[in-house]
Amino acid sequence: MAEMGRPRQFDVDAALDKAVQVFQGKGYEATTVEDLTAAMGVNRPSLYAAFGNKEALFHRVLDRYRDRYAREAQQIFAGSPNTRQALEAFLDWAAEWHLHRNQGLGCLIVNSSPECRRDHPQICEHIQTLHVQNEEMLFQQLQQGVGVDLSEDVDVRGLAQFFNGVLQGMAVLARAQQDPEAIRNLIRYAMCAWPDPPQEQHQHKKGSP
Amino acid sequence: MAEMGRPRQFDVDAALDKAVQVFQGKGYEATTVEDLTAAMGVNRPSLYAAFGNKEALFHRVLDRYRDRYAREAQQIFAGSPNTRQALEAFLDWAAEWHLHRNQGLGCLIVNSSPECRRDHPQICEHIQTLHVQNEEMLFQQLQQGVGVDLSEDVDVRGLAQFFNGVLQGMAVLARAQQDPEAIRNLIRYAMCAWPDPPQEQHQHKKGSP
DNA sequence: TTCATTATGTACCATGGAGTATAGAAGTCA
DNA sequence: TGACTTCTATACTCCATGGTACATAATGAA
Repeated sequence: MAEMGRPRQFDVDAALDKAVQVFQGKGYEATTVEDLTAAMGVNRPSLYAAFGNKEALFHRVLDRYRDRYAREAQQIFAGSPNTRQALEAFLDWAAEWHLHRNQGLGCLIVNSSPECRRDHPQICEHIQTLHVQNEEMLFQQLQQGVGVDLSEDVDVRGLAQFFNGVLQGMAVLARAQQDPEAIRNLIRYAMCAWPDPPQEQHQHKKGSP
Repeated sequence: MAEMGRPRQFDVDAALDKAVQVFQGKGYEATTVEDLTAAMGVNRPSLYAAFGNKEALFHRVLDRYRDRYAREAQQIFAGSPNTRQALEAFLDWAAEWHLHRNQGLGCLIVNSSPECRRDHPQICEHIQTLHVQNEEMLFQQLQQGVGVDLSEDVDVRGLAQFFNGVLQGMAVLARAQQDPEAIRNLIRYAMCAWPDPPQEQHQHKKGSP
């Protein structure tokens, strides 16, 4: 039956992108439906018809943001010659994203974190999940370097947690201070924590003698 | 003339401490005056008489929080044998504070950062100032180690910015994830970035041959 | 004791914001 | 064309929230 009735006069994805920006700039609670309708170019009832309500829209926005982020991260890690360079490229990308493309708005997820513990447990849970996913993504990527440019006895989980924390800090700095130098220095010193590569030059995987 | 009129029936400082907790937990916008009066044990008109309005109260709260923090930091740095140990003790203290004393509420300043760029430019400016002060405090403290356990050619500003970012990240992790291990690993790896001590064992200050 | 002054408590006002009713517009299918 | 379905637009309701009026209580000064 394809599509019956009057067709939608706006693009859902484009509207979602606008909504991402608004929520990123003002946070969940402080964003009014008025703000959203204005930015999205959608009337109030259309917004409610398409997304349910403000909270449901926010969940959509969070997921869309996460998907974008995960896809870009995936590409960066896939396109780097080794794990160390991949991670550094990833941090650089995040910095560039904060400083230029996403001028000073910070990270949606980090910005939303303080809004947890409110009257919206679902949102809180969603955000917590996204945090866990981010650490897990880093962990998986770093794990691939074990035995290659990461020694077998490295605490990969700890390393992932460290760089996850660095990313969160970067997001706060980007929003609060907006000093490019501070962010570059954060990355530069963070990379100093990268552990020494394996001793043996002939690479060996887990279980090999 | 001392104090004329009916005396206040609540302690301003104690009430401020309660207000700190509330704002820390819910953020500026989402905190209602109702929340505040309930937590502070003060009636609405008394609150307005004592502090002006919600925004003025928040400024008081920010300053009180900063003073507490600065005093504790000062003590830790003063009580450590060298700069490296001082910094590590400071990070540990921050972690302990996040994990136990201040159960999962995060840092008031970090939590408030996303709320900038709203209809309250004064608050935004205040928070930005606090961020700058924190970096500056770290810078001053690290500066004292130059020539002692920090080599003269170390980029002290960059190091301060790095550890400042780590602290912000810690605050986000503490609130969002609340995994003690993640925070400990953040500190552990962050300290790996600490630069090598000066080569010469006979300590020399700036300008000495 | 009386007045001036400052705090308290109840009840209120005004505003803004989330969500909706309803009429009309723009399509599909027969 | 006409029945049916879905989107759009204006206007509305309800409620939470920041802030306040006003009457009263408690203190110092005279």
